[in-house]
Amino acid sequence: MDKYAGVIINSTSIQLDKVFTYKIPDNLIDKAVVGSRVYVPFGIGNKKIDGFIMEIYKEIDDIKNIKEIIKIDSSFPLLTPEYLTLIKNMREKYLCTHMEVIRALFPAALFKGMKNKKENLIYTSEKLNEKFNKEPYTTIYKVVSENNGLYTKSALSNKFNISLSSINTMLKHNFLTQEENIINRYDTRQYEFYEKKALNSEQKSALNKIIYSVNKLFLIHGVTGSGKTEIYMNLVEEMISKGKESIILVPEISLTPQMVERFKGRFGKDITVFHSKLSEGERYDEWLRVKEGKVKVAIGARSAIFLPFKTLGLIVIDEEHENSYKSDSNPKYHAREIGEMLSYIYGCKVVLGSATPSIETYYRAINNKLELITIKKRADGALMPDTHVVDMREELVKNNKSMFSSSLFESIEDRLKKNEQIILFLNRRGFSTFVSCRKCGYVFRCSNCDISLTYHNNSNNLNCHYCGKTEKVPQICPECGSKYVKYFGVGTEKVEEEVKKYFPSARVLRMDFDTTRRKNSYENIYNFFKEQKANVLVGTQMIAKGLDFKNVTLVGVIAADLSLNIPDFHASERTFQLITQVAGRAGRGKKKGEVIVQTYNPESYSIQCAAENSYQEFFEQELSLRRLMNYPPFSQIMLINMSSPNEELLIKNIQNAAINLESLLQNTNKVEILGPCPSEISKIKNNYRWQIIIKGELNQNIKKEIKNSIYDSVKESYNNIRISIDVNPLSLI
DNA sequence: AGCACGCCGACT
DNA sequence: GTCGGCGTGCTC
Repeated sequence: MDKYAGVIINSTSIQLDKVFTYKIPDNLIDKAVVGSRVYVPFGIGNKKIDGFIMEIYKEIDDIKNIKEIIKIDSSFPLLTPEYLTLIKNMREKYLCTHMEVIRALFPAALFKGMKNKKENLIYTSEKLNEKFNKEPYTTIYKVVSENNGLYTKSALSNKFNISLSSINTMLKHNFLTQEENIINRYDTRQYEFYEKKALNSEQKSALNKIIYSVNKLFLIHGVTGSGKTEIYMNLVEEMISKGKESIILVPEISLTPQMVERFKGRFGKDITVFHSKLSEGERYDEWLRVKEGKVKVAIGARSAIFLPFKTLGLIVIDEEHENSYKSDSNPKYHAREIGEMLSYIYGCKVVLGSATPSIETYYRAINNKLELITIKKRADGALMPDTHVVDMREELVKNNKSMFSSSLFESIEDRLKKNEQIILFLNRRGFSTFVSCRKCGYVFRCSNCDISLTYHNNSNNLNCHYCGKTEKVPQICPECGSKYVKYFGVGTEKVEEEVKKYFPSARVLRMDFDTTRRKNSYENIYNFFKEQKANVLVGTQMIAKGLDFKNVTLVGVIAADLSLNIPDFHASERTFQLITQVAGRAGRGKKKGEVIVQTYNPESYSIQCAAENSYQEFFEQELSLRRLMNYPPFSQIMLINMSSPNEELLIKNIQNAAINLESLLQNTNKVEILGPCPSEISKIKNNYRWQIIIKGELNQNIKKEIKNSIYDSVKESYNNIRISIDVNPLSLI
């Protein structure tokens, strides 16, 4: 009997995201199952293209021009029913194509048919006969027999200064043989054994709740330094004892060397470290180790959530409020949401952890969608730091024009004297944030992007932080020709310089995007500071995450307002999180810490609540504001962004799309359309950007209709306009 | 997306 | 009369 297959083509184009029906040839009927990767002829030229079988049919409606499957790729893992469910759910939720999901689930190497990395090792074989019983053969034979199977041809040649051609001759005559060996690309470095710590009572009770509760989803809301990592490790051990695997997600693997160190030290070779800085080959090898069941724990960034464990028991998402858990390319998923989907599919437990949970997560927790576990004290009895807010307007009145308030200045002096360490936080890199002419007010802007250029002292260049373009520093204003070009605004480079200027004895390190570009530079700076070879660390938000230095007793927030004055409803939340997290770096050892927060908005509730270390207070204030403005979690948001090098065409199309949306949504009174208007950054890399925000009660059906309407509105200019739809965006900019 | 068809102007 | 510009429409 004939059989047919519904196939999804490997193309991310939205127009091709349909099921195409192919006939399964007789010789493949047994092998063709749902989830198989296949090759099919496609289009007028019958180009051979790969795809996946989504359905099998015994009979079909009359389809003209039906073609046959060419072959089945049995080296690609089958899409299991669990994967197929995930693909379906993600496609619906994030309004993307099947293929975009599938590409996110598997390492890219798998699609290209990546092979294991191999080498040929040399062994001795037959004894040398008379003809060859002479130099150089006798020596080579001796060397190889002493190092049987340890080296490749070229390694032998290099290490023992042996001629390659002699080795080849001996191989040809069977005096030597070579055997293939598969090289593992994963990190085999040995880590210091990380001893198990006794849990305190709060940690123990959290652990037991998670293990014995019938619930699947948990939020650990624990102050900074509450020892969440120990709880995670105990949970992983519990899972191992039950024969189950665990995934531990961290925001950015290179920013959490401590966490990785501890897990590697505890779980040794049972662990894989999985993140985007691995090479394609390394990713492939690690993925395969998981697939083959050789791994019990994965620690990794966002994409590690898709690792193919067989009996997944636990997903931990540490610092769940971090934005890096949201993918910025399709599918624009959030690891938290995927965790929940996987929990339904595999029945695994999902544990979110944070000192500053996102408003959305905490709201769900108090509404019993997650079980809330609160830890109020630091694990080893360390005290929470004292925090002071300094009103920088008063400093100006006192004629202090420097970036350090007098109290921060004194505290820095004091810690330097005591040989204690200091962290200074400013969430902006570079030296000066904009350069302007004092005579006519001209501001230097990037010609590709609608953004002011930042002055970098080290390179002595103007730098665009969006497209990376650099320009020479101008001597005169291009507008009016005056020589009064001045630098305004402050970045981390400037902070570093000022510290060196006012405190010549200080040894200063800077940690930001510019100083951590190279592969191990983050770890180097981190270790340098940990070993107390420097006493001041200046940095951007990357120093706010998870760092644990025992000797830091002072944290200075140079300008707390930076993240507050962004036109996005997340601004307060982000400011509160940043200040709380960076303040949490202070006083993690025996000595009590101090935090000084400098601001021009001391009355702002996000700064006040952070200073008082009161999450509850902040949450309630923020929630009532969100309720008032009908922002999430009381509504859902869809951000529709269109971009094009052709501004006129872009505006015409997005306005047309908005008109169609108006008529689509006119009968749904709980949905608002905001825009269209230019995005906050209205041009990036010569592409103009406009956006529409849709806010309200958006069910799955209406979201799908919105998406279809948008693509339909733009279909005539589809080649010239890029469309991006983000469901529940973390930033509206 | 990627390719062919088709209907218009420019040109040996 | 032919060559080639890219708007349009389809892909099992």
